[in-house]
Amino acid sequence: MTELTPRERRHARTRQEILDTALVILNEGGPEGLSLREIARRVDYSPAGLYEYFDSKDDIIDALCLEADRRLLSYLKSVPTTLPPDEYLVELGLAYVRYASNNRDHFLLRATRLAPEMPPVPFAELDPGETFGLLLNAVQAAIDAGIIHTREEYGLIEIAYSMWALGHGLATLQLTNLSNVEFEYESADRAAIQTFIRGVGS
Amino acid sequence: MTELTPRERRHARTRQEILDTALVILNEGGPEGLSLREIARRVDYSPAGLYEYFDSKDDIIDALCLEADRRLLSYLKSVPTTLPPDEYLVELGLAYVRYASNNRDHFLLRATRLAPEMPPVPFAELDPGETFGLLLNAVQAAIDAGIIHTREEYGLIEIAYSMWALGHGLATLQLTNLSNVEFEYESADRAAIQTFIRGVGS
DNA sequence: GTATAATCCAAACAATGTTAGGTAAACGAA
DNA sequence: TTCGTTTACCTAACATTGTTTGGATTATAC
Repeated sequence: MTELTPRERRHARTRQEILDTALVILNEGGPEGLSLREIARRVDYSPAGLYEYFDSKDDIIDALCLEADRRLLSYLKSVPTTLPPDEYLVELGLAYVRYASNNRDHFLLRATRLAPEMPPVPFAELDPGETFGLLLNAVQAAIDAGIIHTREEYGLIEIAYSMWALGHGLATLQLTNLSNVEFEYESADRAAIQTFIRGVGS
Repeated sequence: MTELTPRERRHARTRQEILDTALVILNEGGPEGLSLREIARRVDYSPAGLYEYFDSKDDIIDALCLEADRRLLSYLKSVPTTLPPDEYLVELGLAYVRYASNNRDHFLLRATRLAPEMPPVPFAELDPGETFGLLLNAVQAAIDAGIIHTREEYGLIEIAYSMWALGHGLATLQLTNLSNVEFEYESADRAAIQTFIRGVGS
């Protein structure tokens, strides 16, 4: 299938090494410390040499954001699908927050990144992607189980969007505005999501 | 009371002019375009001259964030307090999102700013500030009216925190991940907040 | 074996935030 | 008014940034 020449394999490996190094720097010193030249220093390249593997610093950050999406997805996939639909939804939200909390700068890098400029696409026609697709399926399962009721003007997509926003808001608030505030976040987050599900169930 | 010498008054006026200019640049070209030198150019100062009014670029951004908080508060204060407590809460959330939507870059600048490093403070001992205080009062009013019920481990603060997160998540998602996605945001946002209130009311 | 393409670097460029050092004006007190 | 001090402001420089240019070296393909 995908025939890779040795050269292409080396290229891919170096690319990954650059990315790994960038992530290490990000986790060590936050986004301020993440400079092209620091990455180059650590991987023993000249700054210009990196341009063989990435078009720009922004290109590197884009790749870091893709990696963030993958890792978030792995968190979401780690919640057992054997749970009842409502509990599953709650644990999904908590996993979202847990990922954010365990990967502060990586998550914020992704969360504050603007989507690339494109012609607008209707939500319904959008490829949900694995992550949002997971959420859509979870909500659909809860609907099928009779735990969640849709209304006119508030269907599957709207509910999933709401829950995404809730989890996203909980995660980002903790990491930004409330970063110095002591609070029982996990129990409050759990109660918040449960409350929303209760609301959409009646 | 606050005796201001003419000099101090001039100083304050220039400071404000710098800030206004910075905000114009931010609204025109986003955060990328917001450079000290561009600000200086527009207010006819040398770059170094600005340091008479601000300690650093970060200091300017901090001031912009304070201004963002003030403007957000004015949006929140513009929703009529004569509304029934549940509707008032819904409109509060929608006003939050509306502010974010009408002031994209200014809002995101504030939203992505990390709180300054400090020793952690318990949520309960925190000065709520005007904005969060407004929300606290609104939730308390709904509790008093019997529209919202507290539970053990899920009281006033936890509920307000949840609603803040929901509104914040709705706002930030629209401006970042979903910026190219067509969607009936306002009706979905309204339904989302209503749903949460329904959940916390039973 | 030779032409072509992939790697990689030194050096320079433009732009950034910030500091040093100095000038001139405005101010406060005698 | 006069004199010392603070304020206001600038030029010039510095250290870093991301990026481009042009060329050298190495690996690959024919």
